[in-house]
Amino acid sequence: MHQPEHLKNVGLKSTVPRLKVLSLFESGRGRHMSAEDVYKLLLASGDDVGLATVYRVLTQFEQAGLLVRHYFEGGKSVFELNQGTHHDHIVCLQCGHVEEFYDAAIEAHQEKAASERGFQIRDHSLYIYADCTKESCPNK
Amino acid sequence: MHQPEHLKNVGLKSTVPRLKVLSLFESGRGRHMSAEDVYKLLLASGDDVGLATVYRVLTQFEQAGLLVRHYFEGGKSVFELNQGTHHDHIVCLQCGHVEEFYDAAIEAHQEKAASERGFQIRDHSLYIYADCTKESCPNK
DNA sequence: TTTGCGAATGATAATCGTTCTCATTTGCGA
DNA sequence: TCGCAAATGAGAACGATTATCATTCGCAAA
Repeated sequence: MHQPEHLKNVGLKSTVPRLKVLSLFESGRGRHMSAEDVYKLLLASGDDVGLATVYRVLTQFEQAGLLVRHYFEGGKSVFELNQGTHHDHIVCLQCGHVEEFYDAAIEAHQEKAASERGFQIRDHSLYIYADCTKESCPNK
Repeated sequence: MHQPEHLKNVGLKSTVPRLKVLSLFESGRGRHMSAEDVYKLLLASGDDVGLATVYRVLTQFEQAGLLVRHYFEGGKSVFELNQGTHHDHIVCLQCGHVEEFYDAAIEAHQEKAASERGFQIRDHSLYIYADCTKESCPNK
């Protein structure tokens, strides 16, 4: 569990809004959340935090490495707790189920492809769109 | 070269704005263009097309399969002619320069990662965000 | 070829997610 | 406890995109 000291460790003052956002992500009430999601959940909990602050805190947490930001198709960002392991996503086109995966070979080839072309990788995103085989999936 | 009949073939009336947008993409004056890019280039050519129409036409062309839409970081959509061949993209975060690449090893590993998890790949997108080394790039 | 109508267009208002501004409040070290 | 820089919240501003609506156009039937 994160404590105020964790914020200090990443160079951020321990403030009420920051602690509330962090504990929301740790509560497991949502793994992938947009700024709007976070804002509404905090309001619903009776926690009075401004929307602008939510945006600021999410960005700070991303820069501090506490959260990872994903760029949705359509333009809005979603965040998830950074649990240290980079991973990509497979999204089921039928039921929206998201599965995370990591493939070292893919990571290595990406690095190679970029450097061969004179690029210095800053970030990357890989989304595989597929049909899953979940029992609950409507395509079954 | 596309002709009015091509628009008919995909179920779209042949209109002046549509022909202008299509020929701009075919002119090679820009491979990856945002709606704003298209709008400005048409105005610069003396072609009087409304911005709203540019957005509509780009979306229609995407649905018709004439163009492919990419959602790059930074929140704006970029379009390119659909030439039938899959490829991934490296995007420079500084100057927006886009380079295309294809890596068979990455493709193969994606296929493997998905099938191992019981998914049937339908589509996928890989974007690498980086700093490029172009002379013209502002980060130099 | 002219005509008529539904589709397409363009100007502009509206929307959405996000960032900025700025007056007020807060965390925290002295 | 005090003081001040940093953080906050309300709302304005912003950039990309979509919706609205009166006008114009493409095209097929007469």
